[in-house]
Amino acid sequence: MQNPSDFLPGNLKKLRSVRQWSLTQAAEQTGVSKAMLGQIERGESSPTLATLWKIATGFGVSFSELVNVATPVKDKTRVVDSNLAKKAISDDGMLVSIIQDFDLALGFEWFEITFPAGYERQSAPHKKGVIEFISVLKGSLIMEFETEIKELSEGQSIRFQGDREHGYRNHTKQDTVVHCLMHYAGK
Amino acid sequence: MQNPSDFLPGNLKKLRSVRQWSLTQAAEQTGVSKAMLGQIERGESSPTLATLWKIATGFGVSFSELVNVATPVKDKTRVVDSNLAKKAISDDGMLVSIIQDFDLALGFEWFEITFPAGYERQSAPHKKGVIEFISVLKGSLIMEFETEIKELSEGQSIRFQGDREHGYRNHTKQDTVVHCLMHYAGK
DNA sequence: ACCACTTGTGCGTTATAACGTACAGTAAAA
DNA sequence: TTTTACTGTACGTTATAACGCACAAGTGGT
Repeated sequence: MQNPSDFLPGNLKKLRSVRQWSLTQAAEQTGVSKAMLGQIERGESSPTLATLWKIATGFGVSFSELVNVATPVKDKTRVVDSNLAKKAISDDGMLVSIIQDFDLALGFEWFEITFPAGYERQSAPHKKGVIEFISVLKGSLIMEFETEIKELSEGQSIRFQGDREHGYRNHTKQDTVVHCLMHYAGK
Repeated sequence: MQNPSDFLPGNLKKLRSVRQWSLTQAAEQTGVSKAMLGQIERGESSPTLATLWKIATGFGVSFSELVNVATPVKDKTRVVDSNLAKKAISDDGMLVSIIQDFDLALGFEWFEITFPAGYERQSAPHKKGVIEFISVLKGSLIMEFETEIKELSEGQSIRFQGDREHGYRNHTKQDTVVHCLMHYAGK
């Protein structure tokens, strides 16, 4: 993550400009003095957390919208074809196609995975805080955790902590196709 | 979003405890005085943005990990069955099943949607900054935007700005089933 | 041109963040 | 038991955030 102090001045200026508020109006809405708001916009002062919160709530924006890298103006429309993009990632034949690779703005990555008939796999714990989703598109899948086993059939989805050990098993005679989405805590 | 000042003291204490750092060691790593770190942990002082950044980088965590609601220690494993949970949301017969309703920690909501044969729908723009994914599980779908049209077949996925007008069209004689995921900016 | 009002900046004052240091309490070693 | 080292807190000092107010410049109306 980048230094919030680099973005706060520009973000605040933009938020005020979009609303067409003067410093006086912004001061009224936020309860922070116009002199201070001016200093922040000019990068002449580093406000306290309490003052930042006053500003965020006064403008009706989230905290991160105030201090984070501004979200891009235009997100590109993009199409991905999982039929064309399949690739094997292990010797045992599991196939993975990326629907969305990790994007900081989203905080997740999303795959289509094919587990061949009879396939088994034990997954090491992912990074701390990872939340994982498996949604079964075709076939069925057995999910194994330390203390429980879940059998998922077509149309069923599971959410679980990806930061603990888990296993996948396709005990059937046909391929299982799933969506696998992993969300990383703290983005 | 909730007031970061409510969470910072606990978050900082926890981060330090996990690393088994004394205040002295934390002060060395962050470049912030141990007296100040102690004040922050006890909620006796509201640090400036610059000081918060020093702390975050010293601990090697993201800014949001320092000031946001701490991620839950245990995320519940939960299974959702889209086969059982379908419900009509409009008179024209589109069916929606929730895989994951909006969760602040994730920043998105995720649906399985069935567009019946011949179905058309124009969607008003969602909230500013929304990024939307459509992944076609069964059948095909035509996506219409202001300046372009995309035809998606089974296995294809599209990412686009959900905050602009768009339309869905299933021109075929069979149902189309998709996953629709909407990510909200700024969580 | 003159006047009234608004806007953003600068400045002095007040409040508090941030610091360095001393110290009481605790734990471990001699 | 005594000594040493470490820990977190309190306190006084320094630096700066945050404020209220004055003012120069700009704008719009008469």
